[in-house]
Amino acid sequence: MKPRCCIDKKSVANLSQTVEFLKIISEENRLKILCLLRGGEKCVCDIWQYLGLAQNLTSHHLKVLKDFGLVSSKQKGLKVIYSINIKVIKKYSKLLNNYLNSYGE
Amino acid sequence: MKPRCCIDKKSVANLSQTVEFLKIISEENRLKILCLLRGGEKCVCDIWQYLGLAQNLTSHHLKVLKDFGLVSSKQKGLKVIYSINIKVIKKYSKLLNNYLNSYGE
DNA sequence: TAACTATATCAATACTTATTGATATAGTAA
DNA sequence: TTACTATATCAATAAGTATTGATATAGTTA
Repeated sequence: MKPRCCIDKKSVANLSQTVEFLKIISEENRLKILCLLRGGEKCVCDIWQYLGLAQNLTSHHLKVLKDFGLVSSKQKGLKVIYSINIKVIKKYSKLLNNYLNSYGE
Repeated sequence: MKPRCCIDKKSVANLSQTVEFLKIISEENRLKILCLLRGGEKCVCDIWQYLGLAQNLTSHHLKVLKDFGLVSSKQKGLKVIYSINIKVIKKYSKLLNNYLNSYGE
């Protein structure tokens, strides 16, 4: 009756990690950024201009995404190019799917 | 280069819906409740006692989940029994997977 | 009816976090 | 060097929301 997800240490840890991931991507601008980066790497100015955000706000959200490992950055001249970390996203997607899929059976 | 998800009306609407869903489930107690209800329908007192939450707080989170359609409730004597709406969850899972899957392709 | 149990609601507070404005840093070019 | 561009950081504020305490409501049982 009591599902494992709320009992043993590993399950609790997974739930915590999943919630952290969800908090990161449950912000509209951040999800848009991830969405935008799916089309290929972009510099910060491309991102904020395209999304209509303030430059510093964009930097802030990129930092949140980067700190969590969802994106990476590299300097290229004056610009900083951000790209998406597919593997990391897949990892958390998988964790999340433990909570969203496999109902019933 | 510019992904559809940030341009046309339908994509913007999908993103908004997805973010709303994410905000609902990105709260630890709510995700735990969903997790718990996967094991079968439960009354409120079972839920708050099992999760160690205050009764009113549990009611609050259940209301949030219910208002969004993720769970349903029915009265059974003194108790109110909550159950999970698998179809709704699947619907939003699908929406979400548009953002988390199919990278690179 | 009255007393009791289970749940919901309301107001206030606490907490987190998004946003803004100002400024700093780093790279580039003259 | 100075001037310029792109990005990051910091402090302050604003906005949203989780939590708590008190109370109300609904169903049950005596």
